[in-house]
Amino acid sequence: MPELAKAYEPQQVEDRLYAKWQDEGLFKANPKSGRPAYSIVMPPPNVTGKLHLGHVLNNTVQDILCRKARMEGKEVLWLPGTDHAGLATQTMVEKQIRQTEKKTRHDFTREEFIERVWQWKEEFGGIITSQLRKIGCSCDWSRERFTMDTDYERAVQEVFVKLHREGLIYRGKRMVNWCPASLTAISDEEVIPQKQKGFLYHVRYELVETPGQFLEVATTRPETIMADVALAVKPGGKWAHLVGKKAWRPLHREQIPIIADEAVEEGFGTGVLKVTPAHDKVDYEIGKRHHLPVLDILTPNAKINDPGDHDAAELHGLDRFDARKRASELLSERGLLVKEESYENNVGFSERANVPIEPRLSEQWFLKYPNIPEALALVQKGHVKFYPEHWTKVYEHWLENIQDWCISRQIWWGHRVPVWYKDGEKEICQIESPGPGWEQDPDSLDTWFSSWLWAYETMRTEDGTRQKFYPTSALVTGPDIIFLWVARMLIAGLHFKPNGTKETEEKTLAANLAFKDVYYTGLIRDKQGRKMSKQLGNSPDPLDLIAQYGADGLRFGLVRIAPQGQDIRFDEKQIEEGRNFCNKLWNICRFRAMQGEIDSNAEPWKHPRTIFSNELLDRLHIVLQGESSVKQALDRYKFSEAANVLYDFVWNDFASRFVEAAKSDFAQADSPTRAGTLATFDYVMSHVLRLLHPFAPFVTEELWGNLGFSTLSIQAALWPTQSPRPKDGSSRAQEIYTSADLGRQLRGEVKLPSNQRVPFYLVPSSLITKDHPLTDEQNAVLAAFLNATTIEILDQAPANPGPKAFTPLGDLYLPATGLVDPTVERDRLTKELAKTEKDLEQTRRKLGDANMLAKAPPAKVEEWRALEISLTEKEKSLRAALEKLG
RNA sequence: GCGCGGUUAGCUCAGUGGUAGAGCACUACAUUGACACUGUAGGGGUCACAGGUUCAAACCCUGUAUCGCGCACCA
Repeated sequence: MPELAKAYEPQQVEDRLYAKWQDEGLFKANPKSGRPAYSIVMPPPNVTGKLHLGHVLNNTVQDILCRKARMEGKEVLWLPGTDHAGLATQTMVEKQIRQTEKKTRHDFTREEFIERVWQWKEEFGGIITSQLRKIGCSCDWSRERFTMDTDYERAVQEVFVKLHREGLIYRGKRMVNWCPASLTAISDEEVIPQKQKGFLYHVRYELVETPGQFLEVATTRPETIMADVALAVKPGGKWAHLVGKKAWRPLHREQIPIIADEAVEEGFGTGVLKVTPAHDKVDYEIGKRHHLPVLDILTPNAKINDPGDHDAAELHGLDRFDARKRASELLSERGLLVKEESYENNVGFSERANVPIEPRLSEQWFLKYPNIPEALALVQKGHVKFYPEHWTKVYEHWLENIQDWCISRQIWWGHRVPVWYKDGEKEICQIESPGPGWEQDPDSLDTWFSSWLWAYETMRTEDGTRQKFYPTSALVTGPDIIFLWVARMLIAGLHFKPNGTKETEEKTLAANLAFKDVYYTGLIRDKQGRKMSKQLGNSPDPLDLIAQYGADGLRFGLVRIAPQGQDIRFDEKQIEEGRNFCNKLWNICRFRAMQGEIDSNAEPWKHPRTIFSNELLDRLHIVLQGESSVKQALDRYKFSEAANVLYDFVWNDFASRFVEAAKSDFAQADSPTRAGTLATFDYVMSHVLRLLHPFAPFVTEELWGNLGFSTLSIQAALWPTQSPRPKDGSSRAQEIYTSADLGRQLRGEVKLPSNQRVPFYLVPSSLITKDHPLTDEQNAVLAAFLNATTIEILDQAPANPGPKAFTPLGDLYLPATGLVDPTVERDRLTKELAKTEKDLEQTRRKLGDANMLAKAPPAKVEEWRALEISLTEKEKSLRAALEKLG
């Protein structure tokens, strides 16, 4: 057996083991396998992305699920890949070209530019997947997919053609969210509302029929006044008498009608609304209702486009925000600005470019979502389960208020819209060019229009992968993409039925669910609770953390603080704890290795055992099968709970108690229980390593091999689900542990230095019957825990008793003389007496309440009675001791 | 405005009706043959607030405050 290093050194282990796993093909999924399938598709990270803590958490959770499933004997497919991230990638490559060659995308042909993006992807696109390997992800890299793979691209276009044929995809001129920085439309889901400080400008519009009279309008956007085509007031409201009259538009002066429309709220602003159909969604609707013209005065990059010789001509060509300022100055100069009021409102920002979006009328492709009622029913009927469950409300709300999806983007990098035009009128939707003279639509598709096929399109192979592994078992993702991805993947499964139709509706559904369980991770925030972002620089690089604490430390630390459905406040201390835990585990095993060969098939049941072995086996049973077992926790996707159960078991039950007790046994070569203790040690260690493997794959694999449990990977070992409970009870072990705690407290309270070894005296309580006195072995263990020279068993209290602890075993005394300062001792006793009296009072109050006695369960009442007796006894004894001290 | 989630020790958080918990941080002691990435002990809490249900409430109900998130509105 190789000698283990004094501390676990992850750097020596991780890369070597990962390479070995890869070489042995342990992560490869075999669709021909007879084992039950378990599958997860990885939410594809952005190909331009770099690993951040969110990825670490998300992928660690997936890895836990997959490694556990493998150990349960399932055939596991964890399918990795990356997303072409149309706009983000295009922007990044454009930036690079601008910096290195001082060129823009328009200096290239579309084909040339796309070629450059591919070059970039070949060079840098593998960064994030190599980083995922560093954290130990057990995905099947031989099946890695990219949303721009040839097959995948074709599938996306096929889907477009199909939906077009079904009339669900259509082209239309509509108000869309326009990003003036990226020069493309984006979907509603990619618009992030943000609070903006600005002004509400109160502007006077002169009435045409009654010069000198004005109508006051409040607006946040005076730069769009030139596009006003009407003023609207509330029907039947206080301005109703003006309906049908006209007002002078104050910039680019012209007459515009005054109309009445229900959209106007009298309580807001001045109760008069300027109607600018080209630049506001509500106004556009009003315009349609009243057959008003649409005057567009903004260029695609949001500069004023209102040329010609008019009174606001100087605004032409200005950026929208400069124009806003200048417009207000112009109005002010003309005496038409009543006031500028400070104002905060919500403005939609483009998620990608982080600039305010412009509502803009443009020709775009839209998808009318199919299968909405079915998608709702999926979740409501429990075919798909969300963890935590409360996200179902969000899902339902979105589906119930769903709008058509704007799927076209004015970008080059992505899946091109498979529609062809000729002579400006003929239009054909098909993948290949219909022939000479036909031109393809220049738009590309929203990246999410490709990712919504991810769950099954990635499994399109000849070898039966999809039949074996689709529907997938679980999806692990963030709640921020419930709409963008989760809901749409479910809809895609429902509509395209990738696994075909079966004889019944129920079976068709079951075969075509994208996934059965969805686990939403929390968002990782910094110590102050802020979102992590590049701008703030508050996001630690996971690779730095791995270098410092090891991948297992990072994984375990993160999972342990990530309760289901809660955001996580990240603190590096927590990763340190993860590392420390790995080291603890390492050292337990190291200690065991020092005691001789390990029996990989140890059966503690065959040997005589100490009560301490039994106690540990009992605790293991609870960890495996109890109400708060690892299994219970993982079945409910409570990863942090499972990690904490293991943490507690390993650190406290195993290391602090069992190992310490075992030392007494190992100290004597001819101990009758030595073999049993070793077997218990090996047996529990084997279980612990296996249980921890999904959480901390490297250290467990390394120990598994080094200790000689098997020459095979620990991943080939069985996931433990049960372990018998020792028949002979272990209450004595608990009594000793508790007594040891109390005795140590006593030592602390009288300020004995922890290295000072002293004798103790024990007067066993009557409950420790004469039939079960403390054995020599038990005595030795207790003495070791207490750092006692001896524990002398007495029939009655010593004539001159020292400080005393009340323990389950009886009264435990320190020697009376020499050790303790009487003042310190008096303080200690007084304090303990006060606490005892308080507890006693509380208990007596309960027992004195007839109502309570009558209605509480008898078992509880018994507990209280027993408590009262022992507290009374303790109180009496404390008083006596105090009296003696004088 | 609607919905969701939170408010428990200095910090991060467990805790689904029966004497308030863990880790970290802090303090003291300890370098004893697994581990200083350690061990032992200690101090530290009106469980946000107010009502209600109950024999009994951190926990269940109602309301309030406050923080965060989402949706809608956004002249």
